[in-house]
Amino acid sequence: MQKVIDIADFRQNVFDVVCQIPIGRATSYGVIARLIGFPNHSRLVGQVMRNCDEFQVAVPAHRVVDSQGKLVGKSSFSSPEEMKKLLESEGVEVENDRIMHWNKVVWNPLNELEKNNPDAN
DNA sequence: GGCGTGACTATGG
DNA sequence: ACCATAGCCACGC
Repeated sequence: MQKVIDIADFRQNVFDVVCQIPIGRATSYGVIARLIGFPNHSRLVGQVMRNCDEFQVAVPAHRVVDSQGKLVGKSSFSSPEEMKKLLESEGVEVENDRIMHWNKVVWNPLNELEKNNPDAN
């Protein structure tokens, strides 16, 4: 029995996770992919996000960036500056299309758990 | 089925 | 820090 991806289900899972990203934080495509059980599908997460306005407008898409904190999806917003403006309005510093202090802004529930387990080193 | 493309990521130079 | 590569996978031709 192989694992087959239902794109509609996958898309819903992506939206569910994105909606849980706290204000003032952000996460990456790869983190989302791992959270929903498909660690190798970061590109598919990106594809879902690019078309998200066709399915659900309310998702905070500006809180999803690449693994380095770069605003790779900015061109899909109403204006290229929109993504940066939305982040800065939440207190996230952005410079040269990069989120500053990325290691502190990034929201990764998996790492949050590790912080509570000193053995995780 | 092949091929190019894309809001990806890890790795190496 | 930037660029190239390779792996990854859905989608349209």
